[in-house]
Amino acid sequence: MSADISPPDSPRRTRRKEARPAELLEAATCLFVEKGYAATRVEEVAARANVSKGTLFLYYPSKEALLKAVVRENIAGRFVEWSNELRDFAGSTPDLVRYAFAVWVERIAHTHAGGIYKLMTSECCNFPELATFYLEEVIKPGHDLVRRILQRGIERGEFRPIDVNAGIHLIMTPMFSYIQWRHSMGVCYPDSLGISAQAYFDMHLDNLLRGLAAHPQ
Amino acid sequence: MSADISPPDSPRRTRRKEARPAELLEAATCLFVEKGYAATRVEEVAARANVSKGTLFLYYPSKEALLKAVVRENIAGRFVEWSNELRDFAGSTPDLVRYAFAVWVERIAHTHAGGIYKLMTSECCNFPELATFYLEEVIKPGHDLVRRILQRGIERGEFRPIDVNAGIHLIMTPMFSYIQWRHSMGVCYPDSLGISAQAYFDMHLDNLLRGLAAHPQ
Amino acid sequence: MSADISPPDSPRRTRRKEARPAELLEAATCLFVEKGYAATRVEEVAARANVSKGTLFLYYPSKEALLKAVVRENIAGRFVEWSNELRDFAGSTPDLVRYAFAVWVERIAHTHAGGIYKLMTSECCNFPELATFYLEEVIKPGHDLVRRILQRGIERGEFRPIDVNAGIHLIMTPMFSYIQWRHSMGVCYPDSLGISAQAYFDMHLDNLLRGLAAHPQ
Amino acid sequence: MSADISPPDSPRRTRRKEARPAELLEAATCLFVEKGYAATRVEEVAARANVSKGTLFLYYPSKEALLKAVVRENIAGRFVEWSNELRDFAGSTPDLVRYAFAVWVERIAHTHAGGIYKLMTSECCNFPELATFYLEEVIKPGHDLVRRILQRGIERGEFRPIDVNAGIHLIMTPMFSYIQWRHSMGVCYPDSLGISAQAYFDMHLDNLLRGLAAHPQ
DNA sequence: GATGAATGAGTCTTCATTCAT
DNA sequence: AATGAATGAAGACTCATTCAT
Repeated sequence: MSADISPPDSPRRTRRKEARPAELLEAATCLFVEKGYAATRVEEVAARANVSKGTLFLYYPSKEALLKAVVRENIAGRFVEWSNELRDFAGSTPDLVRYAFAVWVERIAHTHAGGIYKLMTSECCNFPELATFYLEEVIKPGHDLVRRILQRGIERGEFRPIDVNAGIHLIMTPMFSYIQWRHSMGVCYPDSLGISAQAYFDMHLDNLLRGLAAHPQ
Repeated sequence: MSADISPPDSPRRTRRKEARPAELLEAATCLFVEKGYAATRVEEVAARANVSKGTLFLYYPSKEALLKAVVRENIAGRFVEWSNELRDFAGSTPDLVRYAFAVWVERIAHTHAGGIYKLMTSECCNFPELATFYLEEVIKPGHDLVRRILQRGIERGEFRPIDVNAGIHLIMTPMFSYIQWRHSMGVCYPDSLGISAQAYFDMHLDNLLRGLAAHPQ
Repeated sequence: MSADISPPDSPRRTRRKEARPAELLEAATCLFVEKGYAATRVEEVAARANVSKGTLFLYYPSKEALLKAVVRENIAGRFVEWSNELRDFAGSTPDLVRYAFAVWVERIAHTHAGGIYKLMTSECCNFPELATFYLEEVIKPGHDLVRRILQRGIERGEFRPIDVNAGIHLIMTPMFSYIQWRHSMGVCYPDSLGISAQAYFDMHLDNLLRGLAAHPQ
Repeated sequence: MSADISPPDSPRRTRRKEARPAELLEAATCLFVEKGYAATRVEEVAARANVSKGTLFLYYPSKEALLKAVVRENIAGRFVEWSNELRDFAGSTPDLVRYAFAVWVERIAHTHAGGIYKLMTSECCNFPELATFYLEEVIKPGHDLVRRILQRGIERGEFRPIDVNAGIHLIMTPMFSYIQWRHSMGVCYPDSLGISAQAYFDMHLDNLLRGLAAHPQ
């Protein structure tokens, strides 16, 4: 097992072995998001990861374990990083909100993380552990981040005083709604939003910030 | 109740027979929304409707047909009625928006119609006909309605001039987002919204109308 | 469900339904005994019972449940009946032993009950519940019965005084050994005993009773 | 131990290599006896022998070949040796029988050979070659040995004249029965014999020899 | 019309066996 | 020689659908 007994595994073989879990996760994420957990066959996941059915079970002991891994792995704790970005942000709070939206669109809405959110809303009733995990690891940290943004705006006199716990949803709602559309109707009818994603977010941002403004012009 | 005791087509039997499709639909709606299409067994649907598995297939030729019927039947064209309500509304457009939200919460969010929306977002990738149908029969009429509200506000000088096709989403987003939460995380963690549904909608309405106001105070 | 609502199930259908469990048990007993539990496929059991794979699972929830049912059902508590026979036996104790052997060969060794014994010895390490059940329900009652026979013989002065708990095995051993042979080597090589079953038991009985006799001639 | 430190064919390596088959056989014997052939995974066998799954197949081409080897190897023809012991035995035939039992308990019942017998009875229906082999190589030589003991006793006037082909079983039965118990119920319930192994064999020997005695006292 | 027993295609999962390293 | 990653055929079990009654 140790390097001085057997030669190191051949690079290629080893690289594959180490890459497998991520490849399987990638495949599973796409399929679970697209077709739902129940409608996805493990064989499809394996095929998409270019391995056989049996190989999948070498890395994940069951389909359910795969689902949990999908949710768990795609949530690499980004919140610490974002929290630091937020703390260091120098501009106005409206600009911070605009920046946050831009970052979020880029890093969540248009990556797997968005699909995971869709997956979680679809499957959390059948797998309550998923709900618990997602709530603690994603939703709550996310809310905390947004709450701090709102508080910053209020403290600096940029935003009118509001109940920040309610205000959180002003920010979150456009994001979540977009993701849901993107992974449902948007798959079948990419134009069904009626406008571009850019226009969608611009409109929301604009109106949101007007509504929040302490001193409307 | 056996055939040799009561006359054929006894009222009760007839009533049962005519009620079957609706009872099955009701049962299927709840289960499809709660567990997803794939994870729901037709036998469960039948049991919840108090009929046998075989009977279900007398009324719906397949599970997929049942799904389609669930979506179709729960969308009794309410839009004509709402359109009339809108035309006849006498108050200010902000009040109309508030009224629309109230009506919508009552008639959609807290009825099966909301569940159907959740169901559609979950399953429309697997059943594209569902997406087509829903888009044409629900989304587009809904957008039309909302568009007219916005146009009314702009024409009457109550709302600032905006791209109404984008503005539609300002109204829709809080609604859809609430429904998604209610049928996913909200099932497992009813307090995870952090605030009451009332506060959720009040906050959204308030900020939305502030942002839209032609003459901010 | 009750007779006055629906007509009684058609006789043929009902008869099948009621017969299924026994037919499946019969099939499973033969196959489990012959091939072992693990090597027997449920589909084989179903085929031998002239039903499809799915039908088996309507009656037994799993292969393991089927195994347990096989053991459980084939042990209809015959011990009470035998106990009464023993109590009422009028002849000498040697004759009683001879009678017991004859009864046992007929009712156990040459019926499924013998196969169940073989099955239990093969599988009890993998299914400890089986061992527990068999020990309590079969072995112990069987030992009790044999113990009483020995005590009768000793009390009546027909058998020399021995430790009856050890003596039990004098009686049991030829029986169990015969069953093991019959369901293993005897299947492949029916002549490998070298003598007839009759001769086998006669020899054992004769020597056994000679050895036990209080007054050897 | 790596190749670049010790010379090729280092003694230890060689010794390991030569020991492999025996180690695998030892592991396989234990597991096959304990769990049955079908329920034992080759990976378990390999693990117990401290080699990898692949290595097992270097020494035995298939699981079935391993089974056959297990039976074959554990039966190192001991019969010639025993036959000589028998020929040279100087005491009375009852003493010879007592001696044979003692030897047998020590060398068969309490070694792997006993497990092999249990294994053969469990699997011989699925692997008829096993039955053939065992019958020829073990059962028949064993019967010959026992037959000669009985003949010795009869010829010397110590035993009453009996059909020796039937009489063989008088000797064999207690042995085989004990093994079966030891590897089935005895594993789960070590006290279920009710008495010690010593008492079990003493009782059998005593009664057996009483029954066989030419001149009962 | 209603039933529910029966079916068998389909799915997850296991494991003997192979083979590149 | 040894490894263990990979395979895929096979098996337990599910469930939408059929159909005799």
